[in-house]
Amino acid sequence: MSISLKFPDGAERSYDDGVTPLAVAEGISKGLAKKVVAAKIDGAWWDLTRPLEGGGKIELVTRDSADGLEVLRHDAAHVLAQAVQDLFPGTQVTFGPVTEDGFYYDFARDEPFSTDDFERIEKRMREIVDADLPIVRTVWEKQAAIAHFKSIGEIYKAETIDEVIKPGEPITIYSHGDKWGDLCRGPHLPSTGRLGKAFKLMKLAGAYWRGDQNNQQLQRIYGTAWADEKQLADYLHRLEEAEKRDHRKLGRQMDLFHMQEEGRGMVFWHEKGLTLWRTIEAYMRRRLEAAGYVEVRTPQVLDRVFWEKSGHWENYRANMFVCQTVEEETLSLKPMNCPGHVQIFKFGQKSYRDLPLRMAEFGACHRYEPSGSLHGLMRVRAFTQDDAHIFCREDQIEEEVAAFITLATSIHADFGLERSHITLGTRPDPRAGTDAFWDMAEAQLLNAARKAGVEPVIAEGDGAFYAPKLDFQLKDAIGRTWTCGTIQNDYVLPDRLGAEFVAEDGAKHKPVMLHRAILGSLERFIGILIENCAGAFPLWLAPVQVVVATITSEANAYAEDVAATLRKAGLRVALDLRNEKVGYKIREHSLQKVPVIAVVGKKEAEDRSVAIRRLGGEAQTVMSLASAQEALAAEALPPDLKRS
RNA sequence: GCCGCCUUAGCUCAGCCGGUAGAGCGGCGCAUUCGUAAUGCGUAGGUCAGGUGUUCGAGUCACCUAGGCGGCACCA
Repeated sequence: MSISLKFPDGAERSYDDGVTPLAVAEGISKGLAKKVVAAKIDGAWWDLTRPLEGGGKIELVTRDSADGLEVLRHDAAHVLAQAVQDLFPGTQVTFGPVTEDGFYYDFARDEPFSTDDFERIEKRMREIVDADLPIVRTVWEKQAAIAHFKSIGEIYKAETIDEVIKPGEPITIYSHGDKWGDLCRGPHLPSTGRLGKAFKLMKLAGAYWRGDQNNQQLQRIYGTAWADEKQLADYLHRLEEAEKRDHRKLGRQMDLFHMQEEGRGMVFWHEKGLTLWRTIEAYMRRRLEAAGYVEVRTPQVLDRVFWEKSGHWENYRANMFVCQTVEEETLSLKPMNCPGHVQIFKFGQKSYRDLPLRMAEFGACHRYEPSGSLHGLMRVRAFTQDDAHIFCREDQIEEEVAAFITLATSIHADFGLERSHITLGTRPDPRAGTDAFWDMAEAQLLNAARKAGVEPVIAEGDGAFYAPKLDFQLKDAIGRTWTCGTIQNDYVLPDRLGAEFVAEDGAKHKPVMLHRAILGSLERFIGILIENCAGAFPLWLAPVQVVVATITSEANAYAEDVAATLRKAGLRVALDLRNEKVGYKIREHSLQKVPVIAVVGKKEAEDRSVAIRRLGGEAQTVMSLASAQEALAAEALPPDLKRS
């Protein structure tokens, strides 16, 4: 008997029945046989040493491919688990999947691991690789597998099989040598030696069994694994680079903001950081005004009764900053702006002619976020949303949502953030409203997105509990994605707070409220911007756009003149008259990421020129003060003003 | 909130097996006026996060507390 295999390049060859993918690879080339880690038969994973059970399309997966890395990492997780169990008897294995850059394994053990153990564990892992233990796949019946894992004290594994595997479904166990085995779907390498040694244990963390806070906390060991040592080194280098653009570090170095322990999750904005903030805010005001929004401001603190009416007291109490006055009133800082906006909507009668009413607020909100979730500017307890609520009729929703997508897309692009995709968060559990309501509300957002030329990616169960939502996923300069911008079609809150308008028919109707934000919170957005540009802001955003630096004090008077001239054109200019060498000044302002340094010495003072030097470049361009003023002012214009 | 790690001068960090604290940068002072990423000299600056304990003796060991960091959970 022979089988026929079709290769990705279209070639078709026949082999003896029962041939292994490894033998197929060996038949093609030695190099391939060395690099191959697994196979795919008609798209399904197949172990290298498992005899083929028929022909089909074969793909030999090599260690340097994305699929191949996944196999390596999966094996690394198993080797880690074996090493840990060798060194720490009594430790139970639970679950060890592949992640984006590596893998992790969750262990159950009473004693805590410490990162000091990593060295020993890695050493043991290398020994397992050196031993080149054959990795053997065996097929089990469900009850037998459960009994097996119970007998060796692996209750988590037994539980997983019991609950996850359907009766009758075969179970595969992969073993290293004859001692160690783990329930696994596979595929795995033929032997541990093929893993190589380009792996490293990275960090230790707590993780709940099955991701549920009520379950036992396990110990998770994270690792990374790559095809070769060079890839590993590159990865570690990338991590270092990412660390350099950490907004917390840059925020301190560039004197933008700081935080301190008396105000956890609260930001002290320094002059430069606030300048950045105000530039963004001014830009947003212009964009919103042009898009037909009105701006309002609602109270920071409101009575408990108000939050009871809005439903927040019942549903959101744990996240609210509640305070008590000497007169025994109970009040809360606002965690959201929406109920306040409804009050403005309700003030006086609204007609269908007033709709859609787009009500914006740079709303400062306070939320008591769990201490462990705080993270620099990215997750804070006091933040300002670029919030707005669009009150509209049901038949206006799609048009409004589509217009919002267009607006948000343009704004994100102006900040240099490319969109990866938009997600549609659908009905969660638990939720408010009937299935019919969710069918309709989800369809509205989907249709609106399509109207704007966008096909959303469905994020099952990711909606808010009162409404589905569209979320904008943006990609930054080093490929990370951030959720910035959201819109939700809310039928619940207007109803709950009694918002109404008079329609053409003279009767009162309920408006729909579209909650939406484009940047999210100013704090977080600034954090993202800092990381995206590594602190080197585009000219229009830079807190200090130009530093005028003198070479000699003889040029001081002229330098003051230069600064005044540039400021007159609206530029943010700092003057450096210190008695220091130019090289020193250049270095210092370059490290501060100032985009433009205008150097003036005797020569420039004599002919009223400036020597312009750009951040990151070494070239100097000497030009007249007048033309520098004109060119820089034009260049520093915010993107929306540049277009008009 | 939970798990692990960390906390030494304004910043970045060193400080062995427990013997009473160090560097660079920055600050301040003086000199230097020097043409594109660090001018020289001098000088001040620390309850070693806070607390309790062990010890003849604690930055160093143990425990507690707070904060930070990395995850987990949460994220109307």
